[in-house]
Amino acid sequence: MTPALPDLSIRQLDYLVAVSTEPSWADAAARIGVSPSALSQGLSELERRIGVPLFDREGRRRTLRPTAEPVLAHARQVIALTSDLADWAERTRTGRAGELRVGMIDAAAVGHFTDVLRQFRDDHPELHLTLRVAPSGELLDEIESGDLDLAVVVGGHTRRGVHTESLMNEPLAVFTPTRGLPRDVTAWGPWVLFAQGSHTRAIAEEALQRLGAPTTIVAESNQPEVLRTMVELGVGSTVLPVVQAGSDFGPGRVIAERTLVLARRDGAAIDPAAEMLAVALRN
Amino acid sequence: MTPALPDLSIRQLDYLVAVSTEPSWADAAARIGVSPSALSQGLSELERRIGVPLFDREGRRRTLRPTAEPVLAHARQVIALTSDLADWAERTRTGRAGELRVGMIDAAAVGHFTDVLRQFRDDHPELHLTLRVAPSGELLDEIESGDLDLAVVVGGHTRRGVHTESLMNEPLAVFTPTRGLPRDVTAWGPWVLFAQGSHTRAIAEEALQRLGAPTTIVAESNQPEVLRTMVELGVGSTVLPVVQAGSDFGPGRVIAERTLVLARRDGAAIDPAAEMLAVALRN
DNA sequence: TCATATAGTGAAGCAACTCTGAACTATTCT
DNA sequence: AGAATAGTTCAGAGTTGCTTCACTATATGA
Repeated sequence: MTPALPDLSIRQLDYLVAVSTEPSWADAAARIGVSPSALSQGLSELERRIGVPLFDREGRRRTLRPTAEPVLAHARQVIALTSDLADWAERTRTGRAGELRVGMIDAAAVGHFTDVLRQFRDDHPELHLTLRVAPSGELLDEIESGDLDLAVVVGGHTRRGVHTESLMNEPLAVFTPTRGLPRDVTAWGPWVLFAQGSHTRAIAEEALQRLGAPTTIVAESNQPEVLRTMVELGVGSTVLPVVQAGSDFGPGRVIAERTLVLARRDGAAIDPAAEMLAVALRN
Repeated sequence: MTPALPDLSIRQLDYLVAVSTEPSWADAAARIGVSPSALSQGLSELERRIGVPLFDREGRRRTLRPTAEPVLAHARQVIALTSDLADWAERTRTGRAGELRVGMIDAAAVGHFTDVLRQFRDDHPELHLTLRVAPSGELLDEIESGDLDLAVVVGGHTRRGVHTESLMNEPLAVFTPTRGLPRDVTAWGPWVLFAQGSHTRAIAEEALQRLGAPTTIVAESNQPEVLRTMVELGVGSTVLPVVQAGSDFGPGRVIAERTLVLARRDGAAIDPAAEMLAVALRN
């Protein structure tokens, strides 16, 4: 196996590069911001760990021996690499680099948060942002499995290991073909609703039942556009978030509301970029 | 200026690579030969120093987040470089690599230590050995200035900052043209000797004076071969180390001896290769 | 469902490391 | 020669990093 590497620290390599650059060790120590004593001892330690003599002594002064050139080259290279890493870390920390995988339900992506997303993209051009639009359930699965860093979904789901935080309440309204909604609730429907399993569908059904309306379902889809089209074709009425109704229908009759929540993996590391987007989403 | 690099240690980077390779952290800890706790704490510290989240927590388990890929790549690279450095150090330490600059006076190089040098070359084929043959004075200058790591010269010189150690005593004898040496010492000469300034020349002159022989010099050279030729031509007698007399003359009459010493820069780092050659020279 | 094994974390204690400040020595400058 | 400069060593304090042990969470198996 690996033959036990010497445990060199960046700091020691930095000392070495400094003395090779600066005219005197005192200058080198000053540049690094450490006492001459520390520099001296640190270099002795480095020499000891590498196990090969690095310096010649001219009286009290130690000077890098030419033989030690490979060590100096190594030090320079590692310092350079570390410097790159530090840059990367800095950019990541400030959200100017890295990757951010975001999921949103349709209404959030193309309705409420379109501007937030556009703005965020503009503010962080170097950030590789992926947006996935899907129903809440799928998004939550992906949050749970770590495939998404952040999602905006419909509240009310409970998922082990997923942390949620309310963002906003959103009214759900009944939209009908042009003729308008009957006064008599029992004459409402039939319905074109979100597909079975959708939380919004459940909220809608529950509200309708509470109002005493019949809940005959004649068609389902998870795509609001499909629902709208069906309403236009006179297939039935629907219950939609008002932002998704479009302007072709009247204002609609609000019968319930759903909550949009921000979902993140519980105990996931606080990704700086994710945090910044979260702040933006909260307004 | 440099924006203060994080002081990462090789050890921490090694931890990171280990957990990325081994199936569990416990295995990784075992491979490195450290307790699971140490691994856990070490990685926390690494994460803290880089200042960017590297792990996701699934319950109690921490798993490398994909975002941390650049850090892992960095770790791998630095480990590889350090591994190379360790190899180099090992080879240098055992004298299997590096450079060794040796100086010897003529008699040492082509007389006493020819076999030692050949053997040393054979034993250390990867070592870049330079041999410089010159009079003691020049060699000592180069030792002093650091241009030579090691030299075999005539003893008796004192040079600031040069450390010497006796290797052997070598007889100096008088060699004359074929007819032989007169019984009467005052009839000796005239002389063909090493050039003025040479220590061996001084020893020879002093010995001749002590014996009461005349010291008329008719020719000088630092090349023993030149001296021999002049003796053959009947120009005069000479005083030479017996190894350099050649077999054309009789056994010669020993009148003094000189010491061959090993010279090194005082306080120079103990170059492993130099030390090995020194050992060989001492027999 | 409860017991048990496994993986990882956290706290206390200890050894090793690394810094600072002060005293000291060699070298250089005047 | 004396002062200034450069670098070292030493002692002491603070920090780091490791081990051991206790603990928690997860998975396994009856």
